[in-house]
Amino acid sequence: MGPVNDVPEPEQPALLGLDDVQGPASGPRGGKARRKAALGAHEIAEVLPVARVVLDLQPAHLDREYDYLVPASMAADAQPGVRVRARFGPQEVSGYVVARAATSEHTGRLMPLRRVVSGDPALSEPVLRLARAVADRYAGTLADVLRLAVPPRHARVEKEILAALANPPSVEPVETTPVVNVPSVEPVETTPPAESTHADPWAPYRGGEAFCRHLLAGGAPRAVWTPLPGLAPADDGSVGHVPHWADAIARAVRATVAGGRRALVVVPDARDADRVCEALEAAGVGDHARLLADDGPAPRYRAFLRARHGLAPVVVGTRAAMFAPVPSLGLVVLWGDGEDTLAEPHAPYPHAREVLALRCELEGAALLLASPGRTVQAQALLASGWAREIVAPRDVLRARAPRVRALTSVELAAEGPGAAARLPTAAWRAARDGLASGPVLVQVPRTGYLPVVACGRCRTAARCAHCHGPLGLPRQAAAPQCTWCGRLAGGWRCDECGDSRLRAVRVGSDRTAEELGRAFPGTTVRVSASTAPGGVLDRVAAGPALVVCTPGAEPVADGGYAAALLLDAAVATSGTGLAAATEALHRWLAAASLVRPARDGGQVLLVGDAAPAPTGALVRFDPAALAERELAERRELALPPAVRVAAVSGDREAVGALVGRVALAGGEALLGPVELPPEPDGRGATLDPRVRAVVRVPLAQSAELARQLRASLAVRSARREGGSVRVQLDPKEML
DNA sequence: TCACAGTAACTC
DNA sequence: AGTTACTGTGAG
Repeated sequence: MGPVNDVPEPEQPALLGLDDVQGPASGPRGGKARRKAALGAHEIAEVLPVARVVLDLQPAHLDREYDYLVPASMAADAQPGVRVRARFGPQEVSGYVVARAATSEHTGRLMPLRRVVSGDPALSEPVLRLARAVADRYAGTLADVLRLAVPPRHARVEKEILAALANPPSVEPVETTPVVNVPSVEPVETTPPAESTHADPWAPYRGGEAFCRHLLAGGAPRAVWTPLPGLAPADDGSVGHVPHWADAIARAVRATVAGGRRALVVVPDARDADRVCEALEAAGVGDHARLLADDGPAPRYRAFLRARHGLAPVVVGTRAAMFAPVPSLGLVVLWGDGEDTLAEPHAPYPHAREVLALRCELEGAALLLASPGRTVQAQALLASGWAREIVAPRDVLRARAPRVRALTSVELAAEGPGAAARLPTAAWRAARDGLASGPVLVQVPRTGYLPVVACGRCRTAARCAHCHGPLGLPRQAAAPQCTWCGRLAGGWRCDECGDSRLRAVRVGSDRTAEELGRAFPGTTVRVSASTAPGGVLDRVAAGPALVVCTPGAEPVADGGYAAALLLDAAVATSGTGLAAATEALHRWLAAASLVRPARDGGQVLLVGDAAPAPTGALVRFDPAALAERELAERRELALPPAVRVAAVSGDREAVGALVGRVALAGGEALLGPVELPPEPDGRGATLDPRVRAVVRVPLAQSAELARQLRASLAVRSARREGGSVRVQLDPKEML
């Protein structure tokens, strides 16, 4: 197409629509209709009259860019990144301008944009690129990802931020106009370290200081870091209440900021965000933006815009913050990558770890993947050489970790009949001793029915002999069946101990607080859980108290806990997913990390018959070893992350049609479809029987698998095939 | 072989 | 919700 200049030529396809756009002569109707009708050829922008727009459309086959004409009145505002409204068929839909162009490839008529919602560009170019990469990776649509990435606009907040930008509250003028690209490097202020009241938290780690030096120098190192347990020293040198990990993250952020770049910290929940923010303040890092979805629309959009305009050197937030627009991003931190809140529950179900890994590659930023436990996915990043490991030497760990003991049935056997009780004598004694000097943490698994099958002897989760998927008990305890390929488990034998007995694991743990109250009359019992009357507690005082919590809801105890009891260990290691072992270890280590070092009397007791591998890893405080072992096993058995899997679920017919168009889903690559256990629809009723097919391909074919799945979804929406299907790459429950 | 109407696909 | 591309049918 030739350029479109001042003289519109009729044969320019891009301009053919103009006379039609004029519409009928305006009658005596209101101003809106009149303006619309008056829009003619002369009122189209003179330069770059075409806006390339990404529209917020649901159907997969409509997932592409569309060209619109830019009315002269919008010529200045319709810049890349701004929200617009445009006519698409019968309706007006919203979208983002992604580019301006002189001409269009489109051969038909172009419609004019209806409205620029705001001249302030909400969608930055790097975020758009990231969203595209995420859509590609997860076989999703760009519109779906953008819905996750950009929070709903809040006009009042926008006005407030733009005003602040126009007249900076105090110091030097920042940006006067909302430009598309915020200056790449801005003088960033760090209050000089409120000079090291305590030592560099990175000093004990191999490679820790080097990592921070790289950050300062503008490098992009990538690390998987296993933090030491414990709390950072307070200003007076005593044990404080800020976890060591948060303190160390703050220091890494400070190095990044001192080097003239910005940082993004993503955490699993609001309490962890608070802990990081507090540590940032203590470390003297300037202002930060707290970007949490559950803070509500206004604070959320305020944090988003402050990030977007480079008003905060650090953004701290939960899952959705993984897409936060942070100009000149130097460091991305992900804390607790094994937590399930980091898996996005909305299509296309991206996981924060994958998104942030993609992101730091695209933006040349450093990555710090930190967690008390270690996921196999993190281990895979190490194994491939993509990231380096940051750990402390064993002797440093030993000096800081509590004493850990596992009370297995072998040890409990000595106790006789009482051993079946949930609180054996050894655990009771440990709690009693701990209460003499401080609070005692009691972690209980969430209540729930777990239709899972484990080895009857060693409690290792049972796997399918054919595809290595986890076994489950469908319906009324028929024969155990593979939840992936549907084969019945006949002649099963445990990989771990060779036993052939299977056992269903279904345990609840409701009455713990009550039981403990009876066991320790006169002691304060506090409960921290989302279902508890007081909700989740952030912090408890140093005095004696029993603190009962569910995993992930552990409050920090001032000065550290004297002891921790980890109850119902068998339940913790018998989840359905492949990650049951590493997840259990993660939860235990998260609790154990809040306990005082052994030399100060801190001890941890694991109670109940857990699978041996995670139990051993807890006793040795060694999540790396477990992850390594699990990764080796996954490679051997062709399980993710050594392979790529996609789950296609929905009604049988729709799943069949969708999978049928995916060339890679043939032969051995296709498992199932298998009927899924009926899922309550929220009102108690059950939906139509749903099935799930699993496609498993080598990692080298991941991109192609995603492409084919997306193409099949596009065909499905174009043909308006009935029913419903959901496509999930690396679904949470299969990792 | 072409015109035209009813229909399916597309939507800038 | 219009517009366009398309297919099938019937007249020439």
